[in-house]
Amino acid sequence: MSDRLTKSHWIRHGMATLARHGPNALKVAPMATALQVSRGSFYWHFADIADFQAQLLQNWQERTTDQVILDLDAHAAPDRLKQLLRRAFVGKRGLDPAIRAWAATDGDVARVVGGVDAQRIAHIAKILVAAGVAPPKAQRRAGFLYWAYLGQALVMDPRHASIAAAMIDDLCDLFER
Amino acid sequence: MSDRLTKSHWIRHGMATLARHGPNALKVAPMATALQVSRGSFYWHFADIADFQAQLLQNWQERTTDQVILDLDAHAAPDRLKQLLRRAFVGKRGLDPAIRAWAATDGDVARVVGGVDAQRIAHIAKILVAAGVAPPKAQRRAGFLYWAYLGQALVMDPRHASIAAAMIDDLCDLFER
DNA sequence: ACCGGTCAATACATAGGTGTATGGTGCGAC
DNA sequence: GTCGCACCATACACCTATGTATTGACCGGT
Repeated sequence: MSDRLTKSHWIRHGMATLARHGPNALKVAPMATALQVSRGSFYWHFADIADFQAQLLQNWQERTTDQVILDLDAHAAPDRLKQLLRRAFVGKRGLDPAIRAWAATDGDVARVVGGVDAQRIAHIAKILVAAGVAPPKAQRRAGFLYWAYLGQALVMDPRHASIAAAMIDDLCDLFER
Repeated sequence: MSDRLTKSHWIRHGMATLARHGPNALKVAPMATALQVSRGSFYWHFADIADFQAQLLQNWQERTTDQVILDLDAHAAPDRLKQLLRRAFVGKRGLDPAIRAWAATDGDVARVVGGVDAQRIAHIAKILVAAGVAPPKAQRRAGFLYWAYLGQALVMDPRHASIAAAMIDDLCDLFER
């Protein structure tokens, strides 16, 4: 019971290939050879490719929503927006680009991603409201800020893919007024 | 010489399928049946799939850069940013989501898209500078505005995919100061 | 010791996609 | 008219991917 694979091995490797090579690389045979296993292992743990993709997507959804909740409770009131923007705009992009490219051609993925979008936007809006912005205006500005987060994650030119730390402070002043 | 296809027929239909079904639908056989032609026609006009995709991409690049130049000369000085944001945030998304999903898994596409990104950002920065913003600050803000444009084009939740016209004016005031 | 359940390798069958070779059709040039 | 070229259909070989069925190895409980 040492070198046998479990379901979570497959899921983890699926996440890695998704992040590195995009959703088109979620094929059984290449992943099996990468894991030094034959395809028989895959079809033991999963019914078919759709099953695997569904579990992968659910795993991502759970982790990202948990992440949002953690962020929500992480910091005290005053500079929560600044902290959130820092984490959003300086960290690595991670899975978001690949997931979104996946959602562009798969309706089920698009629905799940839409739910995550709504949750994140509501989160930002709550922070803005707590900072004193009027609720309807906060809602619109939260959407705008989230667009910028997504766009930054997906911009292709590396010259424009990062942001100066100083600008985050400017943005906070701009959007919290 | 009436019902024969030309190269541009294939390109146009490639653009349509790219916009509607994503880059994964750029297969020879389905497009041929959709055009009521056999695959022999495709391989007459194009060497292979890579050739077709390259021409498709080049066509998109030329059209979008032409579009930028047209926008640049379209309006007089004072409210150029407002006009640009209106056109960017209310119009249809068109090809941008599909192209970007394509670029996520194809390096050549990513390079071309990166060039288009840089050109568009430079365009926005030029407008901001003309409106009185200091050049380095204008550069950063142009990048941020472009992120928001991209993000809005790619957000999945339709509730947050549109923007109130009033907010565009707010954004202009915010970013031109 | 053996037995059952868990996990994996192998060997098919099938489907879809690519690219090539070859032949066929129609139209304009001469 | 017939010749040649542009355009397309068909048939073939090949590859990759999926999914199933069968068999086999390994480990824990009894």
